[in-house]
Amino acid sequence: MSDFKDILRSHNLRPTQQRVNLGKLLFGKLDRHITAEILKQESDYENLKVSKATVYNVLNDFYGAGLLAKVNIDDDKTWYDTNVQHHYHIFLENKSELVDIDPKKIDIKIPKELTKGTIKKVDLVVKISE
Amino acid sequence: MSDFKDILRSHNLRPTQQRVNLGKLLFGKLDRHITAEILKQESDYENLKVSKATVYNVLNDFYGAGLLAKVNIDDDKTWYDTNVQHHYHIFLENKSELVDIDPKKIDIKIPKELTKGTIKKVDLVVKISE
DNA sequence: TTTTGTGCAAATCGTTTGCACCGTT
DNA sequence: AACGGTGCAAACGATTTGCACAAAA
Repeated sequence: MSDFKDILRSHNLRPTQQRVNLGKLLFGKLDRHITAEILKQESDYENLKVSKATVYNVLNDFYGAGLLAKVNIDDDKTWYDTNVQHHYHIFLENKSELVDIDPKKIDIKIPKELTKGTIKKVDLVVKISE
Repeated sequence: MSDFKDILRSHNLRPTQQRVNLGKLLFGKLDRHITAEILKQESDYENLKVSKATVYNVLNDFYGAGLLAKVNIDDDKTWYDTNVQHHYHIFLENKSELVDIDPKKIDIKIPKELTKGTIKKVDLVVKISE
């Protein structure tokens, strides 16, 4: 995946060491759900030299470039999702873990009269315990 | 609405001045969507003597008692909803304003095989701009 | 009087920022 | 060389906490 550099360039992001390294961690597997804190821990574990500030910067940069999606589940941490396709989420409360739901498996009908304006996003989070 | 004291008592919450006063602000109108900051501002405007800490405490107490619901829309502020019935939300991004959606008007089908465990909550937020 | 709540200021936690330095172009 | 990115530590904003004082039981 060294052509991740090209992906970065095509999004007007300089392919710096940190962005490439974090990109490998993020996009090495499919459909990752991650917080800044977890990404920093993984970086440290891999002995990558990245500061906390850069982790936050890179997550913001990737989000701005459309490489990551944001998910709001709890009040505190911000979650990022490497799956930027339209989809929904199951949040496993015990494990604090996010799981994707294929939107084809869900049927949501919203009457037009409720949505005056442009629908920017439809977030569905099913919270499950046990 | 002085029998709000009884509501508090029935939820094992002492009817203190602050709780009663904040309760009037919160439940004086139906279907309010509010943050701690806004509630504090309203209290100040009404010349109620409530500290910031107490506003947070009372919101937590009311939430714990089931008198308020929480809504996660953005990363920072926590929103509380006086409508604790099951329902969904439209978030008007320009106005930073929440609007309830009657669940009867929305049809969501979630296949059982996706939801192993107990469904604790189904949050649907439609984000609208312009 | 015992228990629980309140107020203030300090602490906490996730995230952002200022600025000197370094890497990419 | 010029620009943008990184790292650190300090700043920030929402929320919480510790503790002395006050109100409810």
